[in-house]
Amino acid sequence: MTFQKLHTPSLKELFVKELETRILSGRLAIGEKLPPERELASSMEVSRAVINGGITELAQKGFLLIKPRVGTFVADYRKEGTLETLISIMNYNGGTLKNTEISSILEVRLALDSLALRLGIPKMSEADIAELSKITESIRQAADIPEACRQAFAFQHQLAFLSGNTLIPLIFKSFEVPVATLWERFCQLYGIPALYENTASLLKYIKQRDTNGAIAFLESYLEDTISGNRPIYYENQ
Amino acid sequence: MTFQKLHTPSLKELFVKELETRILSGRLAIGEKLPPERELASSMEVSRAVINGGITELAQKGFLLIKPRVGTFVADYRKEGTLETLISIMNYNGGTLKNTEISSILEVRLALDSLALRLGIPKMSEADIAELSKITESIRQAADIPEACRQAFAFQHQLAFLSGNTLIPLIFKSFEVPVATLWERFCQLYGIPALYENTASLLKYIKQRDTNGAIAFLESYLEDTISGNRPIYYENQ
DNA sequence: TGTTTTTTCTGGTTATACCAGTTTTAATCT
DNA sequence: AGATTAAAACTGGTATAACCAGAAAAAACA
Repeated sequence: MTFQKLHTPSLKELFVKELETRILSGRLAIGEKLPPERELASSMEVSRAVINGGITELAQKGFLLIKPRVGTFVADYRKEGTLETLISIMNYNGGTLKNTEISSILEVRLALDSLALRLGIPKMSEADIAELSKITESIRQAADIPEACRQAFAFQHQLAFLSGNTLIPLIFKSFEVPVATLWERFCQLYGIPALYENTASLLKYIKQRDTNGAIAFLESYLEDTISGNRPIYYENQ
Repeated sequence: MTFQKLHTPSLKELFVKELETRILSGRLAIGEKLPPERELASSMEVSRAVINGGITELAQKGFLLIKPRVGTFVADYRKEGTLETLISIMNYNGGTLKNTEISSILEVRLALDSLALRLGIPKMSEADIAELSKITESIRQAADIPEACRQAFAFQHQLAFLSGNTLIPLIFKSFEVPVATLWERFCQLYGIPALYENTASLLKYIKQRDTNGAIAFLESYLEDTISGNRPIYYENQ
């Protein structure tokens, strides 16, 4: 069991979390006007700078709408929300994802990974493939689950990068946190070797420049994961 | 011709833009350490609050990495970047997109819209379709190009929402700005009626519950747009 | 030379004050 | 009394100065 460094939250982080909780739980209704910064600062006993910074951050995340010299209002995060919002929602639920969200992530991942494979496989150089092999090996040698998940993400990110499509890596990066959570769950259920095996299988298809095979493999593998079945590829070891 | 309200940039916005420009142009190299906040504040003749707020915002965008009590460093936005970063890059290029980015957006849009159609068409209610029809009509009646693009985005967003996949609408929302830019370009080239015709055609397939037809239409339509050909559907009016 | 202590530097936070639009209230005029 | 106008209150944006505590570098010490 590994432990990561304890992180003392800053006042701003505490404030942001407090407001996120209130908004996501509905205690702060959508459209409602927040108390003025000065009032929040005095009642929560922090400086106005903390409140101002926190409100700015929450506005960026799509939770608040700042109207200068008028007031700050709770935004409709269901309509204005971005991927940042998803991460906040996840944190609100104690770092867990609901089944609908798990399915959603896997569906999107399948669609985008397929696209990355279709675009990338024909144009990959031997050096590119060697890089992917190196990352795959890192998964096998990972000391703990978080490290293995980091490497699995690196593989996916590199694959997205090699597609030549400039958007796919950005999208994956945008929801790195939820995806990493999924992989941690996967590893806790099936172990790191299963994660390695799946990645290695995919790499095999890539090496053979077998685009359709790679996509078909990804489909069956992810669909098994969606439906909750144990991936069969683990037994092939 | 419509004019929108002039917006006086705040000092923080000016600072953020200045640093984004320096980073994207390469004048601030990746990994480089920024001067301390106090120094930046005095040399740029603004308060430390402006610098602190701007740096926080840039860190959220993936341009900077703040190490408390150590310093602030230029992050590798090509690896750490999110969709927020893309918007900044676009603004840096004067609101335009390079051809590679246009292709990237259309490819991703095709992949995700196809997924949304495949998931959504079987489960849509008549009320859902009526809502889509209403938005389509709004495109036709739009007074100017920005309004038409807003409605086109609303159509896509609603379609993503109706898929039942909770992630797709968030992704689209995340890169609303670049996509809107693309549509503006489309409308300037082919006019609002072409945008309406395309949307109406897609809606027709949806009404007929013809998933494969809808996807096939989307493919040909977007691929024509990728390759730069004039969409043929305009002539079908 | 290697360790310990001290100093310096850094972002985080506090406190107070002023600015300039916005909104509300009060005063003024018809 | 009702409409118009002027003053006041309110709000987020910004400026300034100061202190805190952790990290890094320098100095002192063994």
